[in-house]
Amino acid sequence: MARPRRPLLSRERIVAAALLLVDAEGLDALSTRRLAGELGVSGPSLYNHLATKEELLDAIVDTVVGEVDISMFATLAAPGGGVGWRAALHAWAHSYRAALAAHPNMVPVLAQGPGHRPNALRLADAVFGGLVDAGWPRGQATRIGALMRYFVTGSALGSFARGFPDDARVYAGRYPHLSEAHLLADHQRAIDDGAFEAGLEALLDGLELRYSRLVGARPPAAAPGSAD
Amino acid sequence: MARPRRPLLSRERIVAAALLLVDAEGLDALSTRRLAGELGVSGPSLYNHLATKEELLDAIVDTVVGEVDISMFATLAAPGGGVGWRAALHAWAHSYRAALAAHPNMVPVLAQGPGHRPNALRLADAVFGGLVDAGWPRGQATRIGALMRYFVTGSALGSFARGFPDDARVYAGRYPHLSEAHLLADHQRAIDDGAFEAGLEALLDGLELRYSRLVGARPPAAAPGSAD
DNA sequence: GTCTATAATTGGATAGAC
DNA sequence: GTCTATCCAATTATAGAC
Repeated sequence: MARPRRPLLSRERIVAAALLLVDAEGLDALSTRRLAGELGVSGPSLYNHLATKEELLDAIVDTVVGEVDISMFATLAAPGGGVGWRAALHAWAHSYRAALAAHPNMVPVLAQGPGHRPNALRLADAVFGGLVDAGWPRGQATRIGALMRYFVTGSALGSFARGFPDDARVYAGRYPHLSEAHLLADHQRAIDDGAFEAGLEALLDGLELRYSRLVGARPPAAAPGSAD
Repeated sequence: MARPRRPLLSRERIVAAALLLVDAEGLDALSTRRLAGELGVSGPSLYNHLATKEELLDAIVDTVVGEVDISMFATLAAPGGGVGWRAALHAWAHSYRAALAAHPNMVPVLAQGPGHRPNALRLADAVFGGLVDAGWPRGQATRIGALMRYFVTGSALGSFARGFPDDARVYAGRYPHLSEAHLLADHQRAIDDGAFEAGLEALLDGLELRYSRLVGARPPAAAPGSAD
């Protein structure tokens, strides 16, 4: 085949296909040949659109980060928005986790930090700026950004429930407290979602305690939660 | 070289060398040929001690997990040990993070769950058992195990501070709130350690709030913390 | 802007000598 | 229990035709 009338490829098509491939088969399955195959072209054609494989990886990562909603941090400076930081962090954490959990194989790459990727830097800028606007000292705002990333990336890296074999014989005798661990996999979604939400609420409660000390207010009356 | 008088290799030597290699150059650098080179033998010799590469990887992972101290969960059932769960989780989290942060390239593998690895299953058994002994309902104990893993693995996956380019020009103009982000890398240890400790304390405060509601006690008076 | 052909490595694993 | 030799498949990337 010679030069087609219209390009068969584009950066966007390539990145989208690469993300699909990584999601389906892992980072190691992302080779130029394999990706080209999925796109119906031959290997070297990709090099007309991307200089190196690393550039491709960067593009995929930043696409994922671009799916995270950061709009909630824009309004925290407004008067009376002083309590908004908690709701903003909560909503952001859920959006962040949803974006990452949709592409778990990308998390180890993404968790290395923003590097020079625009969407990742925009995200960091919005979070830090929002927290400072809300009254957090800069040092604490940095820490909150970091600890939130720790929690969210950790939760998206791998399912807790799916990590346990569903064969009861694995646990019998040897691990007395795990006698029902073989059932975890059957409730993966509920357990992972529940653990994330429980951890997020605990984390935010802890931060709110610090915030109330910071501004010299009474600690908030914690909302009653459901026992389990 | 024929059969040596004494074996040149052993499972332990191989695993130790493999861990060194992964720590120094990443998971992709771990090939049978390369590893054999480090050990001063030729490639196929490894197969006298390990059936497959996957078996090797499993052994490395469980070695790392085996470095985590879980002894603090053994005594939580004792009368009056009812408040010990917080201290136990705190000490465990620090030990857990130290073990993982020493081998960050292994974290994505390890975060997939215990699988059939003995040390990982022992760890899960100890944590869950300890929390139940301390009075947590089983469902909540599961969630706490999960959310702690999220936080610790996330914190060990990659440095927050090192993720930001140290070139101030990256941020100039485009990311107004990150005008000092180029300094983060210079204080990597302090920032990452500080964020981990802050997050851990917030998390434990939040859990203690829930625990106090659970047992019908007054919420704990939070210890005064240092502002920043 | 895609193709074919190919360079130059590298990968995991096996067979059989000693 | 280690060696050499070998298999077969895969990798990133380039050169040059069309």
